[in-house]
Amino acid sequence: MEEYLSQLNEAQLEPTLQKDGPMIIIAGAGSGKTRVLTYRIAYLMSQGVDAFNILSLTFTNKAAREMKERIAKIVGTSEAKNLWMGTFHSVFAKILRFEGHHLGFPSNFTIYDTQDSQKLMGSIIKELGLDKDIYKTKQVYSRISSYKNSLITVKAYMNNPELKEADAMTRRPRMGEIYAEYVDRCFKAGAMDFDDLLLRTNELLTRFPSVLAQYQDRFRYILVDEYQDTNHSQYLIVRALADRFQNICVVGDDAQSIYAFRGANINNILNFQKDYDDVKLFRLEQNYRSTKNIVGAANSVIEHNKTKLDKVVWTANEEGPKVKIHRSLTDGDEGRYVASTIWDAKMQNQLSNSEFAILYRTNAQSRAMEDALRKRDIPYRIYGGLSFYQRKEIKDVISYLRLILNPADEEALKRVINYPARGIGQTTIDRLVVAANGYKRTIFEVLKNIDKVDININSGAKNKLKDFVTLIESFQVMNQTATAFELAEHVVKATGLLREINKEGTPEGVTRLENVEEMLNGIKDFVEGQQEIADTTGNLAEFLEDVALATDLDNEKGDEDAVALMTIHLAKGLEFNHVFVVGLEEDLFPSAMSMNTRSELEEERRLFYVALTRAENQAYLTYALSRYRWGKLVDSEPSRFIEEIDEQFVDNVTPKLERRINPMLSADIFGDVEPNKIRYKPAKQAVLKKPTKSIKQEQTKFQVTTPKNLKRVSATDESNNSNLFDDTLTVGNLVKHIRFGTGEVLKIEGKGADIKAEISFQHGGVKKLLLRFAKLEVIG
DNA sequence: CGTCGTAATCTTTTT
DNA sequence: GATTACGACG
Repeated sequence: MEEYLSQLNEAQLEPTLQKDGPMIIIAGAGSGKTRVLTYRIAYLMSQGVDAFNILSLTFTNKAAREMKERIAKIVGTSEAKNLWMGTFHSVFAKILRFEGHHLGFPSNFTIYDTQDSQKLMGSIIKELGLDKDIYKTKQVYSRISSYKNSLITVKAYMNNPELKEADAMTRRPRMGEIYAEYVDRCFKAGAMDFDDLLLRTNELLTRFPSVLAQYQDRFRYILVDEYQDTNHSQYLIVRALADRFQNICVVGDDAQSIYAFRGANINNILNFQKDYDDVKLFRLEQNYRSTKNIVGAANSVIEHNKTKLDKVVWTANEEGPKVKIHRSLTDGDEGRYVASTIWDAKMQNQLSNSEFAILYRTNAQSRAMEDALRKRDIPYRIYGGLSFYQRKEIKDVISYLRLILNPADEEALKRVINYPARGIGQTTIDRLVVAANGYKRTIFEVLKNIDKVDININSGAKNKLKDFVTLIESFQVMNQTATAFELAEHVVKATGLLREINKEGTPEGVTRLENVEEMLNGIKDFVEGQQEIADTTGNLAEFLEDVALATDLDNEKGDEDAVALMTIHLAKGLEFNHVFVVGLEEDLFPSAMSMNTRSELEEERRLFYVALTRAENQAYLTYALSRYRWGKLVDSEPSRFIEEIDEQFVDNVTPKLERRINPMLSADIFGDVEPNKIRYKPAKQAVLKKPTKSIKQEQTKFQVTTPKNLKRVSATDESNNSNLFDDTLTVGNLVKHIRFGTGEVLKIEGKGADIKAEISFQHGGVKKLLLRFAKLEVIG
């Protein structure tokens, strides 16, 4: 152990050796936080802590795997095996397999991915007879997802007039019905979506104190990486579990918080010291990754953010080359510049392909890069985007496997009941859904009793349905004895799925056939891999869980030497010798969707900070003057982030271009205006640009619920500017409300996030409004 | 009931 | 530019 600890500097050693009590490590980019986490776990074990009692939550499963391997090298494989390590989602999915029965879920519950959830919501919207142009499935999905991440259950929603009003204001008054039906259908299908894995864990720990006690007792040491990106649901789980022993160590960097869009709450890290007594604070500020020029450039950009902790990231590394900025005419030219630069740099510096990364804001940008790299014969690999398991032919196979394991799985059933075509049409399926809802049974149960139920289906179709049931049941029998691989191999043949794909005879068909083959090989590898580990059996259930929660990063083929292409979000935690950040243009990066509030813009800036700090030696920033978007060539102008970098760190490869003067896009529209005007300024800007943007459905923040057995924490929501607003609204103010018109403020009560105002409106009488939800304009 | 062609909508970011 | 939704036709 000593030998390993000698690899740490003093700042890293201190938190590593801090064994007990709550602690927070504020770790700047490239400061070696993974190393600290790894050695800290090894150290705990060397001090006699049982691996069984350590829970370590990481941001990707890949990170967990790598840490585990490194720990195994220090303490031995058999010891490290008992560590609980993984993402929130995968760790709590495992726990829910054991404990889900308390909540009425089978242990083999299905995990719905985004596609499944959205399809289900789509059909619910249709069943309820709602206008799909108003109730857009994607928006409904993200709305419900945010409720769940804020722990707003259906019941809580129904009891919350503010929320209902917010939805009514966006012309979706029946959101609650959709939400209720969705939850109900998931439950009946024995399915949990991604958010449920956290929400249901919270439900489990709150409703069943004995279960909570069991896991509190088990996880005596808890470590959470990337704490700045935890959402409220995750926050509560950690708090509940750590409550007994308070041996909680969180690591993070507020400057790298980039997941607010999926509910991450930066206040979790900002307020950590208030949550526990005697919190030890450690800072890791020395960057070991990047050159002085890169660190300097990144620091000068992040300076523009107002919401941040005090932290000075510095480096003792060499100066290095300056950050290169390059302008091109089109996105195609941009790609060619990147490809030729990689080519040259490889030759000059003897670098391998895998030392290069191309990072972009949106997945769609990968195409131009791919084309250019392919022309130069530079091997590359795209991460993210449509992952392997999302492809149609793969999802089809998986759906069969899911259905075998959990016949209640409605989405899987609907997907495969007529693929390959068996003459079971849409009308038949619709009638089945109606019947299943009527009988309060699953579709599969209705199918099994198709002769007994009251349903308008002709006998020909009924026979086809019976055949389908027989087919699935034969698979279920086989699953009793066969391995997952044998079963999957049989399924693709027996269902005619292989034949169906073979029939196409197109090049795409060949690719899809190869994909299915690769999938089968994957199952084989998995089964063999699992069989080596004694306490797992390599069965179908484990494989499906792995698939549902695997990210593209997890399927790393270690042996290939290729340039990495990915979104900046996916690049978090990674590092590369040379990094290209492409598409640095207004409306793309920062994204056009993120310029309505300062907090959104600041998140974009943090994203840019993350991108820059991925580079060890050389960073390139590129932009194009026009680019294909939605199939059309669109003019663009350089991103404000380029200007924000201090000149001394920059080398303009192409002559610098002045940004066109556009007051609407000027860098500090959120700057030093009077506080009470802040919330309107962006809205007006949006109205002028595109009227549709003024309706900001996604912006409404939720009242956050805290279980009574936990300490109440400050829920002040910086991102909503409510604190600015609260100070300015006083009794006697005249205000304007979007629905109630003008009114006079009678009373102000409450604190922080719960601050309320009693207002007498000309139309609508006296109302009590939560200020963070009510969109009020002060007019006098 | 199934298939093929056209129309509409789409783009943030992910577990 | 690509995927999906829907309508006409076999």
